[in-house]
Amino acid sequence: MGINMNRRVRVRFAPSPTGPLHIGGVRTALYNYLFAKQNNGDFLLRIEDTDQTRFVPGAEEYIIEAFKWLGINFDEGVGIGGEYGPYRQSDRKPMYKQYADELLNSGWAYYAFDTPEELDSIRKQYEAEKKNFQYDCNTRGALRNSLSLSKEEVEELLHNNVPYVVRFKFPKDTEILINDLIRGEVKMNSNLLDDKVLYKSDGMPTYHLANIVDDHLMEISHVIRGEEWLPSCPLHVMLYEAFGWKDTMPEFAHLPLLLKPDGNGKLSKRDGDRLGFPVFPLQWTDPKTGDISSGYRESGYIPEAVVNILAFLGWNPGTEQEIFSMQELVEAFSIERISKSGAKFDLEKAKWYNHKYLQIASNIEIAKQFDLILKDKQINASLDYIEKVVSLVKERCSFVSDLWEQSSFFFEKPSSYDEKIIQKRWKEDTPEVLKEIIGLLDSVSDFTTENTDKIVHAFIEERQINMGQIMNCLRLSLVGAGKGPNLFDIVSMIGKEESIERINKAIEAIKK
RNA sequence: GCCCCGUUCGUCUAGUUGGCCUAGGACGCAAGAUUUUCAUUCUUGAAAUCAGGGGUUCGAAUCCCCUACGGGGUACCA
Repeated sequence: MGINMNRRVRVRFAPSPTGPLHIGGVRTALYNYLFAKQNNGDFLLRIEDTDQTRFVPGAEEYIIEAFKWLGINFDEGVGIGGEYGPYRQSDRKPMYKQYADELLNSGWAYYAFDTPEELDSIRKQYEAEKKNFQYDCNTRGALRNSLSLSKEEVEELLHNNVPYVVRFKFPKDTEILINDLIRGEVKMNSNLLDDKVLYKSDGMPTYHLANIVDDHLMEISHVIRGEEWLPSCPLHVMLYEAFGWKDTMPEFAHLPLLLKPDGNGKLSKRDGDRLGFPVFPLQWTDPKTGDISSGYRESGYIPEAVVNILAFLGWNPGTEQEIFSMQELVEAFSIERISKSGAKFDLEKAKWYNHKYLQIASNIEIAKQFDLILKDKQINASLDYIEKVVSLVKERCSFVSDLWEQSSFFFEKPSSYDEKIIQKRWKEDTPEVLKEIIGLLDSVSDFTTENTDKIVHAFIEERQINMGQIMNCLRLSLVGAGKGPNLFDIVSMIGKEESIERINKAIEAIKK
């Protein structure tokens, strides 16, 4: 289709460091990464910090750490370096002016001296008349700019250092055609577009100018970004034309948005906290307010699962395979298979994915994470022991954070006994039978799962006791509830002394 | 308001050149099986008149038009 295979594929992820990275941004980065790797191309990280008023300390470091955790690696950019640097737009500040000047000289742009306050009041006036103000070919003649003012006036203003911005001069009656790799042809008429500011009065370019200049200089071949950029894409296309860079203009692909799970609209920070899933890859503490937003990493998600979940929110391979490693995604990914409509985040499916990944994850790695949780609870156990516990209970967990709920009895005695199980299983003669089992266990020297299992089963069969009943009571004594892995795994793990103690304690505590 | 994008089971989606779609899969849900428990796993099931209405066609979820609804944009923010 539109993809020019003769050109080296170079794509970028270009966040602005205004806070933690939104999960939608992570997906955009992931798609860029997959596309680059599939085509043996380069994936770069560029920091778009042209708005100095919105700078948030720590955001850049956060972004780099998040991608590191996810296994989405950059070939070039901030924190890595490369031939096309610097990769932070604030560090590129000196180079933008000449491009603004070039457009000024060629007539594609003009000086505008209207102050923000003036424009504000004009907007309000229009609003009062239920009209919409736009700085465009119809209004620019009546505003204060180098198109409406005389040459002398303009020169004087500039000479007196009156603040100005540089605006793009959209030509009249021009159809602008975008060939979007996801949406196909999108047409827009220049008369409806406004003369966007390219260069601000503080000497910084706006996103529009900076991204075109940088993409060109960095030889970006494909721009894969969110749908919110589609409306300003005609401007970008026109800028390539104005600079005479049309023949190397990147191809565009505008991704559908990530929507909130209930209702409609863009997924926002608040939705996550409200609905119980993270909106950010890593936990984030707002430096100003101290507010904490949860992250996937801290919530016990496995990075490979997050990648898989995100990959499938807006893309699918067209096969019935659901589980994809990063390498498989690189091979299977294609821009043509990205859907056009927004996708809602589904917490249940995310859980299912994480469960799947937890099962294939290495037990020792999970154990290390679980150890942190245990330490938090003042519980010290050997990593070996924790690893064994993980192997026994992880199939009933979706997250590392579920582990405690499913395995606390491996580390401490039950503090209560499930009332329902008592009602259903605890009979009058139960204490008596349990006492016999205590004696039995006490006499066992080989306290392995297999041996204790064999001996207790033999006893129950010999005495013709109701298996379900006594086993459940035994479990209740050891676990405190009707859950958990094989009973004799528990018995052998906690050991003879502890097992006997727990059974005795249960006999005393449970009276019917 | 204006401009742009979108609309298949509750959710993610398959359905690319119109016929094999009595619309497939996954999550979730329900039932059953396995299990001494919980969970896992397995089997089965319910679940979309393809937003609605007009065309085009022998034939449309697939092409065209209109309407509705949803979303995005409309800053000296990205």
